[in-house]
Amino acid sequence: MTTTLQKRYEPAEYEEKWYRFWEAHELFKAEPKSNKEPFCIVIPPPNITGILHTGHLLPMVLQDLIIRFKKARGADTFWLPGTDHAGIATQNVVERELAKEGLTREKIGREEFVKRVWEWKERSHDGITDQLKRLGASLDWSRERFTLDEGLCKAVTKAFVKLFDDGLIYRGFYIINWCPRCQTAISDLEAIYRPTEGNLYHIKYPIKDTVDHIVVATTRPETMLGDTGVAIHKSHPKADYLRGKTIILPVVGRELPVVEDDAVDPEFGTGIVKITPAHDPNDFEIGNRHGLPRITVMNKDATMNQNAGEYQGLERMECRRRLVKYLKENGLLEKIEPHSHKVAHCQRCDTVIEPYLSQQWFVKTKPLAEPAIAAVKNGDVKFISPAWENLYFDWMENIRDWCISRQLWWGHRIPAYYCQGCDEQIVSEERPSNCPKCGGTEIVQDEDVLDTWFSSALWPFSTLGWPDDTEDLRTYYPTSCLVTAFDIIFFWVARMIMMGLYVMHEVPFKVVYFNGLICDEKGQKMSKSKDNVVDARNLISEFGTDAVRFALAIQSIPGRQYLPISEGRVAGYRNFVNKIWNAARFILMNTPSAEEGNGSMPAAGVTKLSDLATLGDEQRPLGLADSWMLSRLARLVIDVTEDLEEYKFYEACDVIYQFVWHEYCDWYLELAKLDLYQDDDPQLKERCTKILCGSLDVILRLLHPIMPFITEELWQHLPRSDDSPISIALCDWPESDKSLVSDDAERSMSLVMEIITKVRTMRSEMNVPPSRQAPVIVYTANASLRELLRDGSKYIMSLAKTESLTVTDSEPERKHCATAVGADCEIFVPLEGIINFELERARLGKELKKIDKNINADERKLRNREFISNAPRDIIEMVKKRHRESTEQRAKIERALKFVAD
RNA sequence: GGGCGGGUAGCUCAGCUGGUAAGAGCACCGGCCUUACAAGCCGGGGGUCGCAGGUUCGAAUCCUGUUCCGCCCA
Repeated sequence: MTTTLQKRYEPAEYEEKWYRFWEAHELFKAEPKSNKEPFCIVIPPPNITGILHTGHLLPMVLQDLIIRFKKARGADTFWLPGTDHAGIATQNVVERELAKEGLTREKIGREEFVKRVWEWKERSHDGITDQLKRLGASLDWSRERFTLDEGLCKAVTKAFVKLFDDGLIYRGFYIINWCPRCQTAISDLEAIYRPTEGNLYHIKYPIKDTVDHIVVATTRPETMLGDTGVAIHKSHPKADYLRGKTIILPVVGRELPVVEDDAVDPEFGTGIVKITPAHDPNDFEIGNRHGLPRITVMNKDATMNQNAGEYQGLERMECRRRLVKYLKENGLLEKIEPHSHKVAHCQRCDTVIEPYLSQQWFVKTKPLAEPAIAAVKNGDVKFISPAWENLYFDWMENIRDWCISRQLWWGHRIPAYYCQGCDEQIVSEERPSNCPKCGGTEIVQDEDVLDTWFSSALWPFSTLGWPDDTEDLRTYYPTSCLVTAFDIIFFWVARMIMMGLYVMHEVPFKVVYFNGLICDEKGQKMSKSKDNVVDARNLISEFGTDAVRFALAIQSIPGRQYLPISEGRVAGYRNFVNKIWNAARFILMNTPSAEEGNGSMPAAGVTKLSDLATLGDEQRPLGLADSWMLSRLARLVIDVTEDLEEYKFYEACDVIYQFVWHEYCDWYLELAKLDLYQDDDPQLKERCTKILCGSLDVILRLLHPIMPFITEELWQHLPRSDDSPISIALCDWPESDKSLVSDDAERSMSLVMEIITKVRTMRSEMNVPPSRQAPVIVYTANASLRELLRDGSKYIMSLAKTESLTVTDSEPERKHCATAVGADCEIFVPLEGIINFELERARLGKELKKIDKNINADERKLRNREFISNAPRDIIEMVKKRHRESTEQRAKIERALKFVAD
């Protein structure tokens, strides 16, 4: 006995040590030159805005689990790390930092500002890296990328120019979503529609040369200053009357033509709408159809501009108030109705979005979407769960052009140049020295940067070296799998598929696993405003990485949208981790050390399950407990392997948890003590030790992808040979074989277990103190059962705490006995002086009631002629057999009851 | 307004291609410091599977309706 581990597993003492060890030995390095099958995952690059919270951790844990599993299965695994510059988000964060110093980005200028963001990026990046390492992430750090590093900038430029040359990128004046706070355009996806209580203002517009007027309804009265027309549906009762008339725009006095357009909803408001082409996307379209002028009345910061006349300089809401006051005072306001509607807000800063006419760059998405839809339809990209496919198809089939220019300073500068001499626009990878049209040399680059998601869309190949033809790109593209949250299916997943197909002519990944979002224990999404963010670092510090990883993995069910995480839950799995620790502690305490000569012990990492099964021979076959455990373990390996291959993380974790705790620890280790704690038979003892070591090795290897740290620490204590790898992370996945599964051993063991449990229950319910041994008599007419119980008697006596076990086929004296009825047997515990007849009657009565219910249900079935004629034969046989057995058991219970009747 | 997902034990969730007496974790109740583990051990209680119909010999599982909750899109 040499290895004595501490009584408790203290994660902090081992985690850092082992990560450093893995790094030092470069265990996570991709080997494109190996002949192994490549398996590559690119990380969803964390934003360098800050640190990772628990929500970010989930996909990381699952990726690491997959990578470690695939590596053990023999693949050349490559998990590619990296971070995302996150344009608008990071710019906001750094601007807030500047504000603390009383600065703005305008004050310090673009160059200085970008320098500041890079500084921020370095700090944030280091924090994120630390977190991933604490998580145990088996990333190949030698291949780390950043969306703004040189290679990726080249990729972005190249892709942009290619798209432009193919006519898939264009620049033009359109209504876009404008955030007045961020002072940039944002895409449709970044505009979040939220129910808002507003008003519907009914405003009177005079009809020229009449005393009459029309009434238009609007939720944004301030935009009326930019009205250039009035529209009506041709079916509207007033359509004929208004045709050809001219409307006078109040306040401004502008003359507005009346146009007829099918897009006008005759049911909404008054059925007559004002048209403001520069401030509303629908009006923009209608304006285009009827050639109405576009008048912008706001500045970029949502204050009114010179076109707003006397309202110039006012903020839009203030303008609204003043304007409404004016209209009211001049009898131009018919009424104000409360009106709840959806108003777009900026995803980043929550400011109300202003539909704004401006010149922007767009990607023409339809041609890109078509092959991307096909790729999912035909299975080139597989979604897990497939439930997400509908969402993807819905969006892709109705996709709209993508506004990709951002009026920000942090990001990829758009590779478009303008000749100051002739206004020529040049899109090219290199900055042109002369204007190709006029030869002028005064050329300026577009000030804007690209939407962050543009570079993200290229991530699966830009990180591998594209546009260069690299070994990594050739080896690992298409990547094997992507793990990400379902909420960025449009932002990211769909765009990667589009760009992958467009640029590489191949899908970017073959499988997308959509993980759920982490929420708090009450099911609320984590958010800073709700103050329910569970900080991953605290969780890990308190419970250890392995427990956190297990808690996340066991809640991962494909298709599930939210995963509640709570400290209590993680604490539960911390206990499981500790249980494993102690099981190993027990085994190691009973294993000879290297000095004591443990060379004959199974070698860590290379022992096969089948080697353990063959430790039994003719003279000395394996004990029932050993055969049972090996059978269960063989089955476990098969199940876990299958589950992980199919991304069924919950099932894999659950089945391991059940086996390790409730079979291996609760039963097998207790049973093994019988062989271990005896000194009469050293060979038996040694064999037991071998089985314990070997089975522990297999279990640790199964657990390693989920719990890398504790498994490494424990595994390193196991006896090893020269063939043993230096780390459990390099071990092959345990081999199983259906032939190792023994239904016989499992059936026999479950009979023994049933009897043990029944005796324990009787003792407990009869209040027999655990310290008190009691004799047990098993009465059965079944000869093979008697034989089995004689073999298994040591198990029963030990685990059920009996002083003697009598197995008999003649009915024993049952006076003063507590009775239990098992399958094909009766179990008696003589309790003279202890037995409480009332308790016993109640106990048996309860059993009787339960069994009666079952018998009745079966009898109903068996009496039903249609059941007999329609149900499959095996089902009928099963019910018949069950009914027969239940009836026999019932008789035995009744008989037992007679003996305790007063 | 359109679409999707879901209501199963006190809580969080499995099970859902119909059939082997409804499962797990946590929580709960009773008893134990039994030398791997009190972050533990042993035993126990707890669900008319949202509601109403239907199909079927048989429904948590399939169909229809209904209600509640969540999400996505407009």
